[in-house]
Amino acid sequence: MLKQSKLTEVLEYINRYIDENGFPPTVRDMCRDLGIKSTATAYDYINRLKEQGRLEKAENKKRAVAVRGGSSTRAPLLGTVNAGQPILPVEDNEGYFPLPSAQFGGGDVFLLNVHGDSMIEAGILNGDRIVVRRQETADDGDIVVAMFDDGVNEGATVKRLFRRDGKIVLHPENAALEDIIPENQESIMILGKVVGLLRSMG
Amino acid sequence: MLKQSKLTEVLEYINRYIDENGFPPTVRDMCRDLGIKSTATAYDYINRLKEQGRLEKAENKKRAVAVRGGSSTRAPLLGTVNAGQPILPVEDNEGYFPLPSAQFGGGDVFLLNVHGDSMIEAGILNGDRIVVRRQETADDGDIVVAMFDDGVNEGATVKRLFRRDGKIVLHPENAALEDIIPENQESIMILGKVVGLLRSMG
DNA sequence: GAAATATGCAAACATTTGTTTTAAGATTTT
DNA sequence: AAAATCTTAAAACAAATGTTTGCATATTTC
Repeated sequence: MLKQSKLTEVLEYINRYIDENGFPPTVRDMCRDLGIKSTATAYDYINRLKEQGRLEKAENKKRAVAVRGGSSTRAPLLGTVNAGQPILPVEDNEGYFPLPSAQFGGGDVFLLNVHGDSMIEAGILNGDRIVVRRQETADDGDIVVAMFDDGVNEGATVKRLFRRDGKIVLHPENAALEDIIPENQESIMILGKVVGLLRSMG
Repeated sequence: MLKQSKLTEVLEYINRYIDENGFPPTVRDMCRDLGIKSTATAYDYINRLKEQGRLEKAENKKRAVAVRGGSSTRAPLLGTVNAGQPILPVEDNEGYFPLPSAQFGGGDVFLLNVHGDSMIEAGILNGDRIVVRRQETADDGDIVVAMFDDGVNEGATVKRLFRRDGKIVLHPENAALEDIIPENQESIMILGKVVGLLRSMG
C-alpha cells in the first residue's frame, strides 16, 4: 500500500502550483518539482488521488486536474456600498479576488468596499472589504446588504437586519445612528448576507 | 481596431471557465463556447489580452493562461495569539492559506488567529485572523505582534506599539486594559507588523 | 471608390502532454 | 526462499492543443 502521506504531499504540491501559476501542473511538472523520475509514476499518483475522490481529472485533457473543493474561490469585487449610496451594478467591475475557501467557504460570494462608519460597533470599519454570500432571505440578527427604495430613504446599505412589529428594521451598529425602517417595505431587496471581511492596514 | 467589449467578453468567458472547471480553457474550448470559427482567432484574442496586460500566458504550454489579479500569495497559519499566550512556533502547523495579492501584497507574511478582546477598539475582534508581515522593527503607531519575557509579563501579543520616555509601550486598544511596558525591554522581539485581517461571520 | 489596414477563417504544422507498455527492483505473502 | 504483489522507471506512443501561414472578407483611410 502506498503511503497516504506521499499522496497528500502530491496533492499539496498541486494546490501550491495552482495557487502560484493559476493553472494546474502537468505530469512532467510534477516529476521535475517532486523528484519523480517517470511520468508514469506521476500519472499513477494522479489516478490514485482521483480514485480517493481527492482530485478531479478530465481524461486525455492537458493540465485538466482540479483539486476537490479547491483551496481558493474567486469572488468579484462589485463596487462600493455605504449608508445610502447605490452599488455599482456592473459585474466584474473591479476584477476578481481569490479567497481562501478554508476561510470563507465556497458558494456564490462577491466583495464590496465599505464606505462609512455605520457598522463600526460590529467591527466593520470604513475601508473594509466585505465578503457577501448571495441570498435573498436572511435571519434576524444577520448582517446583510440590502437595497430599498421609498420616498424617505433609498439605496444599498450594510446593516444588521431585524424584524419588529412585522416590519424589517435595518439597524446600524453605531450608537450615533438611528434604525432605518423603510416606509415601502415591499421595496426591500436583500442582496446577500455578510459572511466575512478583508482589511488592509498600514 | 478591435472592440474592447469583445475582448472583455472573452476575458469574462475565461474567468467563468476557470470558476467552473478549475483550469483554463483551450483555444478550441473558446471557439466552441464563443462561436469563434478558427483557433487562430481565439489565439489572437488571447495575445491581445496579453498585450493589454489583462491576461498572463505561458507560451507553448497547454491551458496555460491565468487572469491577472487572480494570482494569490500563500501564507501559513502559524497558530493563535492572545494577550499573554505564546505562539505555537511550528511552521506549516495549520496549513497554508491563499491570500489575494491585490489585497495584501506579496512578501513574507503569515497568519495568526486572534484570541481575546485586547484590540477590539482597533476593530480586531476575538476570532479574527490577522495577516502579519515579518519584520523586526516597527514605527510608532504600528500594530505589531511582539514577544517579550520578563518577570512580570511574558508571551506573544498583538498590540499597538509606541515609544515613550525611551521605552517601548505595548498599547491595547481596549479602554479596560492597561498599557504594557515590559520591565526587560531588551527581551522585546517584534515578530511582524499587522497588515491586514480576515474574518468569518455567521 | 480605391488603397490600405484590420479582422476572421481554414488548414496544416509543431509541440506539449496524457497514456500505455514493458520491465526492473522492492515489499509482502506463502 | 520462492511466489505474488506493489511500486517506480524508461521509453515509446497517441492525442490534445498551441502556433503559423496564406487567403478571404470586412472596415477604415485617403
